[in-house]
Amino acid sequence: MSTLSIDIRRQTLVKYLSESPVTAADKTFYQLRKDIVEGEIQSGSKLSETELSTRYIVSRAVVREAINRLEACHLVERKANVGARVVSLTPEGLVQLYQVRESLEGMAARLAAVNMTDSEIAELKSLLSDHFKEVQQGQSYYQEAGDVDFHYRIIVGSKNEHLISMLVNGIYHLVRMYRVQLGMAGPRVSTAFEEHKHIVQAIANRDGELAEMLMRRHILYSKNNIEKKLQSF
Amino acid sequence: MSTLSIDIRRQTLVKYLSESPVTAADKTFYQLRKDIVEGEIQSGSKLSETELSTRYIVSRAVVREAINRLEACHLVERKANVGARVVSLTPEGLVQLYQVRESLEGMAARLAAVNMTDSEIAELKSLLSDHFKEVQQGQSYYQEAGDVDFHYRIIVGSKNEHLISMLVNGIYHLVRMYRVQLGMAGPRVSTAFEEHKHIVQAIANRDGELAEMLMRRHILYSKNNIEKKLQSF
DNA sequence: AATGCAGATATTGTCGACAATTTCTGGATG
DNA sequence: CATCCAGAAATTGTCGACAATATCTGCATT
Repeated sequence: MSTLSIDIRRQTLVKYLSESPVTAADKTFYQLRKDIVEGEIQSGSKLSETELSTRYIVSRAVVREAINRLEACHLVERKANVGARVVSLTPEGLVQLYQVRESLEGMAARLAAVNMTDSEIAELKSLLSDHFKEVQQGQSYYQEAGDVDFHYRIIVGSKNEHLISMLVNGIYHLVRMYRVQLGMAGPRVSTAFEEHKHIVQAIANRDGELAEMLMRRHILYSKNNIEKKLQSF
Repeated sequence: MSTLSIDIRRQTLVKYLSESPVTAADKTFYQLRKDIVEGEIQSGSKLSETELSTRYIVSRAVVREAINRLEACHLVERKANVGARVVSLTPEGLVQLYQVRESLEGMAARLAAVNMTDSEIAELKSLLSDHFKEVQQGQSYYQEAGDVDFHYRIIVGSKNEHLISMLVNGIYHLVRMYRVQLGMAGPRVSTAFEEHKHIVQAIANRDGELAEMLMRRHILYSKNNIEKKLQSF
């Protein structure tokens, strides 16, 4: 039953996540992105075109295209005639990332309060209660997925294509990279749940201003929490 | 003397605008972007790789890379096995663009209030007074440049790499495309100047919260103004 | 006349080879 | 021993050719 609801979520989001590689460059891009985000390829390491082309069994041209796309979502940095490196994770980088998140997702919440349909809001509510049950049962595995899903819903609910694109196929992969590689599955779940509830309430009341404020606070708290964990390294 | 100050501005910003093409793909990218933003290549039209490669006298691979980069900054849309089209300008697109600007530049102003050095703030102030003189003399040609320069300074002053990158080599070219193609050189200059003054004041007082609010208002007004002009078509 | 299918045409995707640039290596020089 | 320079090696940038896919054209069918 809870797996069912998860499947439904997947379905509605799939068009924006759009993991449907049609071309070889697509596949290589997705694979490379996965390997970078999950730490298979070490952060800060060099990406050799020839090496990757033998590794993934494609031509250098498709590797180049994949790397270009990775650069566009800030997962690698490239210098002309020198090559590409996976970005290195730093405390400052994390702070700056969360500042952008705060700004963009705050606006997303504001717009979602205006642009989400009633049924979308209803879905968001049920998602939240599902999530609540899971947390009560102590299913820590789905906690992060639930959190990400919540945020995705609101982002998509903003109906702003730029916002959606920047967050979903831009920033969020970097956020996940930090999460995965700093080894934090689902931070401060119980407290975050209350915050989610209040945000949904504001959206349901069509109060964009409040929704934005609450979302910004929520992300700010997240940042502070992660920063704390980061200092223990 | 006023041309001198403009040169100085150029110099300090050049590292972020970084118009220094080292590779053929760079040149092609910059050229194509220019042609698209300024309407040389019509919005909504198809970008044929073979045609462009003969036009700019480079190989198709170079053109492909350039187009990929254009896609990354939302100036063209691409479909697999079909091709790329220049984005078409719509009222909704403009609104969404300004919503993102409001969000990101608001945050930029907030951060600038904390992160700009005293000398950077002093430069900003002198920039503003130069701009004021030019406006008084009725030099409408530099009005838009002055406006753009003002916003760039604050964005760069935020010291947030993500923010800077997203705005400077992402959104701003689209903004300029709308401005150029809707034929509005420098809208509502005199009133905007007052707003600029208040923003600088807030930054000088290190009041990030106020700076953000004022910047958001400023951009909101801009949007409303442009929307009005857009309806007369 | 409208629709659907099949071949022809054009466009994009992929590849391997060559050119240009950077980086490494080793020896000469102070 | 450190530094600098030149040639070698390796890497990225660019190119033209071929493969795969989509689009167009014209004919047959209803």
